[in-house]
Amino acid sequence: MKSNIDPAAILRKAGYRATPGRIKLLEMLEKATQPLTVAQIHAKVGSKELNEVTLYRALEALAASGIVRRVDLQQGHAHHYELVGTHHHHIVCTDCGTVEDFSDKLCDSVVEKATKKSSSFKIITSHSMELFGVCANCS
Amino acid sequence: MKSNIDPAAILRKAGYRATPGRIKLLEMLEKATQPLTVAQIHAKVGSKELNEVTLYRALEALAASGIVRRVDLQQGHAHHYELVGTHHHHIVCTDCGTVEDFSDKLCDSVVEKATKKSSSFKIITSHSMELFGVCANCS
DNA sequence: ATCACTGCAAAGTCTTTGCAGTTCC
DNA sequence: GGAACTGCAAAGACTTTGCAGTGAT
Repeated sequence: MKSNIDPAAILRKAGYRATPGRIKLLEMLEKATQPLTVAQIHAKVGSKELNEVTLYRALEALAASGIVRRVDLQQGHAHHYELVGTHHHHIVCTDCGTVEDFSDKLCDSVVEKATKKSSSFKIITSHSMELFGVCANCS
Repeated sequence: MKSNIDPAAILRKAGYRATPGRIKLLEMLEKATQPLTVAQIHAKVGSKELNEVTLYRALEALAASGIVRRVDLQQGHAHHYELVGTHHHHIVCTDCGTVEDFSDKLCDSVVEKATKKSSSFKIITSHSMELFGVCANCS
């Protein structure tokens, strides 16, 4: 299965420069099957290819542009990152940390309904939703 | 409006000791209208009444017992805490940080549907859902 | 009396910042 | 050439741990 995205194009479209490190980062995130921490990304890309500090800066920029998303899987304090568009919501095993995706249209209707009810919010730009439970292996 | 909860009873029921600090913490959280960070709680309770380290330990214990919940409002890296039972989900202004509550039964049906679809999760113990947008004041 | 809880100090983890040098457009 | 990006070193923010003393039951 070949790549579905063009990292360099994505970067340039968002006003960034297509540097080797950022391209590798996006290629890596595309292959990832679940959200990864900075440490995990750093280990996978290789510390020589992409410095940790640079990685933080890249993720910050990409998150601000809506290219990647920061998710909180409640595991320790490190945040996890994923490519926007590939995954949506997650079910996390509170024992072993296994992550499973779920994408549900119903979510949108919750957002819509909440927006209508809200007294001071008319526009909702994003939302987070994660489920926590115990997976088959752990129970 | 008088208090609806009995902090000492809650603590003892969960197997903890009803110490002045933890009682003050729960009283404070009950009055809170939105999730608070450790720093905010510490400031409100008073640093002489409750040491910061002790506060971390209390919150950790209470979160493990399901008395308080840790939520990620995506503001910096500090977590926010709230009493379970008083609030459910939040709409957060990405500009000023204002928090509005929303509680929607629809959420439960999303959880239920996702559980049915899941291949390896049969039991979901908890979930998080927060919306992000721009409030009336900021737009 | 016992065991949970507390406070201090210290360390640990995760993330950001300053600055000089490098690279992409 | 110039602005964006990088890497190093250092600092900063947030959280946890060890240990001796205190307090709730």
